[in-house]
Amino acid sequence: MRRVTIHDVAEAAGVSLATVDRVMNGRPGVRKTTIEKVRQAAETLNYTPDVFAAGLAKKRLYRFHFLIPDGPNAFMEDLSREARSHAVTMSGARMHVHVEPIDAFDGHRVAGTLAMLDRSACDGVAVVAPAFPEVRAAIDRLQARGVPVVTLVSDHPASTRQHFVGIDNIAAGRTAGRLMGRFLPKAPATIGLIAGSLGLRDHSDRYAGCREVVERDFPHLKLLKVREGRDDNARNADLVKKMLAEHPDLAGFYNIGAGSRGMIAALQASGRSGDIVCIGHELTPHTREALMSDVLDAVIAQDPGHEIRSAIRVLKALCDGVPIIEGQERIRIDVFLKDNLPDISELPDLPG
Amino acid sequence: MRRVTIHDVAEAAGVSLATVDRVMNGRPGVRKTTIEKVRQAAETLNYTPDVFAAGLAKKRLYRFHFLIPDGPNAFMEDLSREARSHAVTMSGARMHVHVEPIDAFDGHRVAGTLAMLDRSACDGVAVVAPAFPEVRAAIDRLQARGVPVVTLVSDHPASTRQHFVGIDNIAAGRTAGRLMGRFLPKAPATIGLIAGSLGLRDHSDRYAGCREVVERDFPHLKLLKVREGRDDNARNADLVKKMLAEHPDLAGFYNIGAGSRGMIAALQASGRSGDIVCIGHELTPHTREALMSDVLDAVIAQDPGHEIRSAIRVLKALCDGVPIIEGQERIRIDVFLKDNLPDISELPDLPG
DNA sequence: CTGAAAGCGCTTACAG
DNA sequence: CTGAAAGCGCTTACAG
Repeated sequence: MRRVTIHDVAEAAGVSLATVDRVMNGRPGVRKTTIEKVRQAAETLNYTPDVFAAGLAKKRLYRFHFLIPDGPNAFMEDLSREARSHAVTMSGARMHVHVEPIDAFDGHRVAGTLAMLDRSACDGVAVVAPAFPEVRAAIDRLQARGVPVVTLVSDHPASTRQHFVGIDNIAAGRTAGRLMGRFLPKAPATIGLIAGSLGLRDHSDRYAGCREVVERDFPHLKLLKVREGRDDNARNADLVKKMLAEHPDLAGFYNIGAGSRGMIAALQASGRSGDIVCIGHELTPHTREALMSDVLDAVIAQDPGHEIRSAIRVLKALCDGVPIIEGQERIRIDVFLKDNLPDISELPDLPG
Repeated sequence: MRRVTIHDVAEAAGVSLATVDRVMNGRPGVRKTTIEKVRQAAETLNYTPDVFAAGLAKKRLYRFHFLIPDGPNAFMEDLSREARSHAVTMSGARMHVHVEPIDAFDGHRVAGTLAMLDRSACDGVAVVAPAFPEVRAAIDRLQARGVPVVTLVSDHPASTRQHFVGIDNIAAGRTAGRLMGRFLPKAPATIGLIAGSLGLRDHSDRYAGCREVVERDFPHLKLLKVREGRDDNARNADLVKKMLAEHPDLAGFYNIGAGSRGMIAALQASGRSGDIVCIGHELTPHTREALMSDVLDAVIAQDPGHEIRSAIRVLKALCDGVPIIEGQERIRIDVFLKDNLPDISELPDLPG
């Protein structure tokens, strides 16, 4: 069972290799009748182009830049570790992944970093996009220059980015809200909310989702005003401590953003964690341990490895102008209880 | 920034292309000192072999057989649809995926189908393995003949299969058990359990997991004896009807296997669905609708598209003797509430 | 609008 | 133990 090659099609259609290539790749300058002949022959022979031969012949390189926040955030560290790890894996497939740390709270510098990129240096960009207007402008400019941009983890839907690699944060918030409502008894109670900043799109989306579900389906629960802790563990610990003191009837906590470690520590110190339903985001060593010890009741998460692989595949597809497999690029809203934690997988190998 | 090629390494090491190839691919017949020279040169130049060139030059074909149950089971239908869809996608990468329907309840015929396969016809097998000893023997025989086998969805851990593509069903059962316990009030109550058959490994694993959690953490809940409905909607509906009649205090149902449609219909007909926490497996049009209408409270699921892609990647890696990316091949235990349902994605395109 | 020929970077016999 | 050369199945200028 030999493979059907472009030679076979050329022969069957009575044309040259170059013409078959033009037709198969939709290149211009072929007569309609010729196109039809080639199409027919390809169909009859059930021809599928060999991706290896094609990849070798067009000596294209793909240079992708990944802009990922640094700083002491376990999830972002995972994300950038995955990116660096896949840079190694992918280089044999002619894809060069460059990871550039950014400061997600400094919109001007992020925009500046984006502004330095253009087609001569870069074939695609994935960016964890903070919600500043100057960031949006920079994304739009890159797109206009012909560099495809995807947003990663935090979206900028008003921009012209081609695709968002991340979870539906409204749905994630709804999920947290329902788990909170169902885990608590059907009785009036007060819920504390912490976010990094409602200026971050993913945080505000989660809040909106949670609120929607609680107000509609669990009206006996009272959501306190969201306190913003900038994803900082110390600040979050402080906030939790204060809220516990102010609200002796506090029955639940939802940490919308990062810095769960601070919330966990404060709860444990209070001695009240057994009476409080507590939900956070992202699977890290700290949230994992808190689930195991029943301090956290559920963790809503997204898989950084999947997100990096997806971003790479999507950027390549955009460069090539080919479609993606939708289902493969949908990032799941993972729900972790203490019962379905994945085995601690080894961190991806990094050289050096 | 030209790519570093095997030529560059050969020149730097002062050897021929063939020798570099031998070293890079660990082929025998090279002097230690030569190996070292080549290693050095490759390292210094930061050489990564081009997968396209390699793929083209070794004109290997991969013929994979997927043995998937047919019959009226929405999940298995999805699984086999995904397999047929990826057969098209992958054929350009020299992988031929052949889908063979099997009868999961007929161990002898499954074993017979496996017995027909050998290296001359097939380079790898993925099988939804029913727990019959003759199936295990057939798997072991295939492996012994040098055909790598992976189990899909339902494992046969005692066999020599190289890998299991599926979820940890004990953990899935634990998750169902905890959701049941937490969604119900902390009061004595009775839970009904339905399985397809406890002879199916995935079903018995889920039962064990659920039982473990309920007995330890929710001892006020009483689990009824598991009723087996053979994953049949009509039988399951009957079972649910009977259990509802026999147990007026029934507060929960866990359908461990397929045929959720029958359970859903019987619950709705009884008019008691509002008072009963109900958990099932797999996301199908029926379970999705039941979640939306609050008949089902949670669905534990696995992603058939991911499982097919994973099986293909793993089989290829086994053929090539290269490692896999662990994180990419871990199949998640998806937890769906009405709040985090994925958009209805179009079914994968199939030709014809 | 179409074709002949070189070349992409590996692997594979074959020869020594 | 090592090397020279052909070939894998496409794409890419270039010529007509």
